[in-house]
Amino acid sequence: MPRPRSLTLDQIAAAALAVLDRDGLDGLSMRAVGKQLGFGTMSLYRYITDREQLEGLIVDLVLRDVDLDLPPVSAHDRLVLLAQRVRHVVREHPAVVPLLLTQRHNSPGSRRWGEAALSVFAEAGFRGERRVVAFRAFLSYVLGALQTSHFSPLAGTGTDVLAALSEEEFPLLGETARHARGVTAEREFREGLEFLLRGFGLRDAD
Amino acid sequence: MPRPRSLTLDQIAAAALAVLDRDGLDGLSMRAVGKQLGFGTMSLYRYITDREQLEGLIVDLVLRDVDLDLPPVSAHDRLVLLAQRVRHVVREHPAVVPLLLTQRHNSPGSRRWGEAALSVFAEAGFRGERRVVAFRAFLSYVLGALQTSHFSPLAGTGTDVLAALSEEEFPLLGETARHARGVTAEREFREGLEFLLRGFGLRDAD
DNA sequence: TTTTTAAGCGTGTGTCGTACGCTTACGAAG
DNA sequence: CTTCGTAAGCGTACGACACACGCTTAAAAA
Repeated sequence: MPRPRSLTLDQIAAAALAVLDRDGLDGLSMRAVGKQLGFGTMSLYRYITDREQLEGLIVDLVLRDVDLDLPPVSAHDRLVLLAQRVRHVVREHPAVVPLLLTQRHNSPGSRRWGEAALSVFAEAGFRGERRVVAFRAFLSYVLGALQTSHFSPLAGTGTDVLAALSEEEFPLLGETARHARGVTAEREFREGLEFLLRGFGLRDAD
Repeated sequence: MPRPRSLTLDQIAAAALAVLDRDGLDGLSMRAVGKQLGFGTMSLYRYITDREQLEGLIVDLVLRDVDLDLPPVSAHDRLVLLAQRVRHVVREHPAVVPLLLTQRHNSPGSRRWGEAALSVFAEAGFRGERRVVAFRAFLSYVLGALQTSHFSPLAGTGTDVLAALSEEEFPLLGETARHARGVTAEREFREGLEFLLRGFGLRDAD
């Protein structure tokens, strides 16, 4: 009977993501999101309780369109797919990286991804506490790698600085940084993941 | 000839860390650090250029007292030691966890730790781009695991929420969360790391 | 047409980082 | 012992921020 709502949570999340993509995390403010929607700042609070929830909506919007359908390939390959799909989705919205860790737990999309990963682990014979540890290690690697390559990419100025470091105090850091120039973010993520999966006892075969 | 300085960067970093330990990241402000030192807020700017640098000093103060002396044990065991020592140092100051990723690159202590880790990889036969990838994977796991267990510890309310999730939509998440209660943070970190190190081809032997 | 409900938002509060420029402590020079 | 130059310490102010509060008004129900 009262005036109908003019916004949905999805529209708000989409507007916030647009701001985030355009102006980065520093540019993300309630004011900016309101303006992006053509509304006043405080109108948002009719829909969400606080900024925290807004960040959760953003993360969910991004994670939600990770495809969870997996082809009938080996467990190894399915985990690679799940990890890479997250990476690809996040790469379209680099500024969400810092939000992933803090908002992961209040995103249904994140939970669905977790369930999908766990089903691969389960099918590969991981049970009980061993499954807990393996899943969390997988999660830690994926999130850690995204953060690491976001905050200090191999192809960034940081690498140049390291490459020029004092040969005496940091010989290996310098040498390794010079080798780093030949490694793409894609290869770094993929081959690092490969190390972990091999540790799980999963090779290219099932 | 002019008035002598009354503070050192170390004192400022120590004060900031004290504030961080006491009041958390939300409580860390230039005003609070000034007060902690018995100085006005703006006095800090005679010593540091901005808050960013202050955060770097905190991270360095914490990372600086990671012991880098390694006993003559296997490469596997030395990497475990390096990872665990970071974990132990950070556990004394949990609120620095979010700063580790952003400030890692402007901390000499972090670089020294990196050099130490690289020397283990080098000695274990990792060369060129393979060393780059292995080191970055190690780094990603360590940082990712610290962040993960800080923002959603296995023994936290998040786990309880997951354990109670709908049996239909998230059966594995629920079951796994229930198993998670038996796993300490220490075991999670250690055994997750073990998976990665096994992937490197490093077992308990050299 | 009137009533009722809540949508939208203007204003204000207390926080933040930090720019600016004043006051003052203090070592050196006369 | 006085004076002076320099920079330390800091008071104030500015423009952001998230958000509390309560007014105005759109629009569905009667």
